[in-house]
Amino acid sequence: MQTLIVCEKPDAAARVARALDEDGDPRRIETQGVTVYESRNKHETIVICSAIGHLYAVDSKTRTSRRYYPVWDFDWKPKHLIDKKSARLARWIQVISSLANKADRFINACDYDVEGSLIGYTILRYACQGADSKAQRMKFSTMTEKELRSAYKTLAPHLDIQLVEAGRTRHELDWLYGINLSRLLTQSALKQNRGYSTLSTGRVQGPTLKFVVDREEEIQCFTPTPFWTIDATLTQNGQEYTLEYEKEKVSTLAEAELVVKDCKNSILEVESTESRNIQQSPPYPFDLSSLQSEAYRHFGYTPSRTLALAEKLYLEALISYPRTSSQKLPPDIGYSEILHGIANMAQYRTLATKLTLQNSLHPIQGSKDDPAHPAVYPTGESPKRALIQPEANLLNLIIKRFMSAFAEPSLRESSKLTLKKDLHRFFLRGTRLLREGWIQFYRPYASDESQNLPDLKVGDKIPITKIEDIQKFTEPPPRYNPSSLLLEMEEENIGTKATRAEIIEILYRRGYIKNIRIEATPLALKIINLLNKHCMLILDPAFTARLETAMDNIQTLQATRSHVIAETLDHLRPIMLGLIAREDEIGSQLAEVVVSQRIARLTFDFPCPQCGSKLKIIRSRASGKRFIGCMGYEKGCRFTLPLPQFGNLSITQTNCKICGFQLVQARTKGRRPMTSCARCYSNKTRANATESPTAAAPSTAQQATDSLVEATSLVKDQ
DNA sequence: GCAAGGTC
Repeated sequence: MQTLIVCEKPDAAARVARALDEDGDPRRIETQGVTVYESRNKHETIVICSAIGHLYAVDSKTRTSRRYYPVWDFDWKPKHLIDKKSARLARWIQVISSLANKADRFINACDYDVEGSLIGYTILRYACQGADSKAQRMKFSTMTEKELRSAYKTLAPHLDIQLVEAGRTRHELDWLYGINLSRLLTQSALKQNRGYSTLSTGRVQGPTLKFVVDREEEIQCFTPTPFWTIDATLTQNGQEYTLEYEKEKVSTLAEAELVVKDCKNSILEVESTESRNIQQSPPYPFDLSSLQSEAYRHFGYTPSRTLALAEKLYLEALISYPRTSSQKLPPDIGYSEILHGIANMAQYRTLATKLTLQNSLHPIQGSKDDPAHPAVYPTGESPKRALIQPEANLLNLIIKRFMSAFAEPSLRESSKLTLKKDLHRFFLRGTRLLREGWIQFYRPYASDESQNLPDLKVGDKIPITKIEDIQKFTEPPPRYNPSSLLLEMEEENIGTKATRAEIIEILYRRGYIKNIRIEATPLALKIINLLNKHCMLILDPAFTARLETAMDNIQTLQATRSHVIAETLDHLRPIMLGLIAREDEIGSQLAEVVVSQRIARLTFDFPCPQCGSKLKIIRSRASGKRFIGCMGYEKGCRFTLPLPQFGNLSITQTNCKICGFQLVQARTKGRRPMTSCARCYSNKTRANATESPTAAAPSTAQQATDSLVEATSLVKDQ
């Protein structure tokens, strides 16, 4: 009897193997770069293998061309046959298949959720010769040794087929909407014969983009209305205090002027004083999204950058698994051991030691949980190499958040003085920290500002030092940034912790949104407008909620996958037919915006130094090389500048420190973007007169490298 | 060069 256990990821396989091995030391076997484990106990040897997420995915059944639509026939296929980036998954399937040949008992030990059930199911069905029908299910909610052992002892006799069905439905439905609508958008524009541009939408992209477009429209439609504020101060013992007028905003100038007239050069009387103590608990341990928003707040890192950095720290064993939605720190992670580890790092010694000396360690816990992982915490290990600044920043944030979880609440006294002059009232607010508590551990990420109050008691009289009215204007709602957009997605419950940041990146890549303070582009307005007319559902955040209800119904046997897919087709088919009937019109509308946006993207704001016309990026038809040319060419201007010949070019909004010209960024896959100044570079190479300007590559001249480095350092950390 | 969801 040979048992094969399938886990969702290598990390989980290692933990399961350790828990099920009698000595906690399973044999590690590597085949074709794939690691599997053998755990032994008195009765048996168990083989534990791992997926790396989904190894199978939905694809069109027969057609292979991505140009074709609509597509209604789909099938599950190995991922490596669907997309090139998954090529290495072929080895995983091979290794698992050959292990399956030797096994006669199969267990799905993927995360106990819809996706985990499905990942295990597809592997057992397609890579293990139909073992899904006889496989057992191992269920656990945390990966502690104790729970894993007990889950292994109490295996469910069958796979949780309802969860599998719910998962399949989600994948298939998302595929049907996403592939069909995206192909239609892309291909209808392409058929207008004006160059290729990938356009896409889907159940998550649609509503996310609509948030931005709605906000954009609110901003465009916004008309500022005036209001007035009262700016007043008083002085005691040489210190100036800012008074708060009872109305934060005054809506007319007449009223504002009256307040000033009534109170100017007058004496205020203290009417009342109140003060109360506020206890503030430490912040919850980090789940991924709170880590992402905190890192954005303090360091300006986008959510996807934070995830990439955290992933790196995780792979170097400095922090726990970051893709978690848990805000809980279970005891078995070993609080004391971690804190001792942290205390070994010089900069945390004093703080961490304070915690290790406490009688007991009880971290604060948030309400969010995750079936497979605890909150993000430091392992207590010291970095084995010098971390780059962003890594060090993130690790520091995680370590401090972890330490503060064990600390006492802080205690703050908050006071308010009310002063009056006739019918007018003014407030003075003060605050001071009575007990630091967790704040000392979380500095500088927690604010501990104090605000003193003057020494006054009820009945005291004090002259107003200065009072004036100031006109202000209401402001439009703020733009989203990648972090606040991610929070909005989370609030609306669309996407998942692991995909939200990625989907925002896709919106940037498609040319739908731009800048850190996110603006919707004309292309986004056009796409939303079209979808709003033809397929409102794909823009509706409630679509996800409806899908989830359907999935719940499948799990409770009140609905079936085939029923939900049939409904999907009933809705989507006529929509696709309607869109196809008008695809020329739709395509030409899209192509027009795509083209004008492309032109805008290739045009510099910086004018031609010779004739003042606009400069733009041009690709030579003869040589295929690209360069900067002048729009005044027809009028006889021959000004040009050279460009790097490799990578995706974009014109940045950053100007060269030396000459003020707009910097150009070249992105090459898998490499750090190179930003350079075409003008300084050109001046220098021409002075050296070595090569033809258009063929120059950035590394050929030392001077060019110098200006490149300088330019790069300007934008490196954005 | 398409979705969204796992994971590296």
